[in-house]
Amino acid sequence: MVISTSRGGSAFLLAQLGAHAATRFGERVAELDLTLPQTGLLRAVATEPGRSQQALAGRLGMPASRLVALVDGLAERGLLERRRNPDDRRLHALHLTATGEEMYGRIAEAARAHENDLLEGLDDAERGVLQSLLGRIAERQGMTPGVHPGYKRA
Amino acid sequence: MVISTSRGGSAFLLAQLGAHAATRFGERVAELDLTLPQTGLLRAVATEPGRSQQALAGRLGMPASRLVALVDGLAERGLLERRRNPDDRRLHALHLTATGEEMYGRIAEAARAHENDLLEGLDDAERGVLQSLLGRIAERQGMTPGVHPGYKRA
DNA sequence: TATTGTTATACTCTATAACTATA
DNA sequence: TATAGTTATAGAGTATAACAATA
Repeated sequence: MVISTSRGGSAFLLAQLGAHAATRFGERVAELDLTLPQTGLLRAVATEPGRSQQALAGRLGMPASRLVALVDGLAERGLLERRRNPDDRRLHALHLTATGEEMYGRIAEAARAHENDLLEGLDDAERGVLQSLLGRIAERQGMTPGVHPGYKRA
Repeated sequence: MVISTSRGGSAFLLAQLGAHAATRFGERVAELDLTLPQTGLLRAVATEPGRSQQALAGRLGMPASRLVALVDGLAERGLLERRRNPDDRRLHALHLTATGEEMYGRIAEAARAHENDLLEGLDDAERGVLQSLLGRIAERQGMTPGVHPGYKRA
């Protein structure tokens, strides 16, 4: 069987396009003064508010020590806040502030623009097919929904 | 329009799966004692033998100083060699050695296994559709065929 | 004694820029 | 003077492990 060829197989195309997509999205959130890891954390807190830092770190696949620095930066800018649990004062539940919610809205807007830019050239039917195929692969590969594996290192 | 949802849009899925694919492939070539940037360089030299280091660095999107270190490591292991151009002794043309060719064969084998693993669950027709859609996006986005943008940093 | 969060330290990777040799 | 290649240096980002507070 001959695989298309000069552009490489689908696995390579996936890696290539994935890195490209991440870079371009990184450029967009940079305009909001955010890095990709910060954006991933904001998304995680928006999706599951009130989790502890340990829980978040586990979910995002990064050491807790790294999460502290991320939270510090975003808390200083008033985008999220630590709330001590009175029942167990060791725990710091994370929540978005009002400013953080607003910022999250801008991130979502950037994501929509990014998506549209990337899929330019595909019609609605083709976009649906692509979404379905990628979703099936992601499920099969055991990817955690909404969590970018590269936030571990990028 | 409602986009699938919990797993995010196609752009996010692409970034997520791309990072996953790169990591998994990195694990495979690690068994050959190679890093991903080394693998990318071997592929580039195999595809276009005899190019200068400057030309290769430009094509791979990395500074020449970084390429030197990569070439050093692979040359010490006898996988590729610098050949001085007698007409212009500043130029070092890069070629795979016989051992390098052999290693490149093993890399290709790893890539096939990787591809098959990743696309497990899709039938041949679906793989063809995916390949076609990804190829069109890659072209539209101006991606250099065969060059992973992340070799700039990963 | 165990767990949450924090801080300190060390390591890897990378780009920038200075340097050498050839032209 | 300009270009190919090399080496040196410094910076960013990260994980590991020690530490402090709370249970």
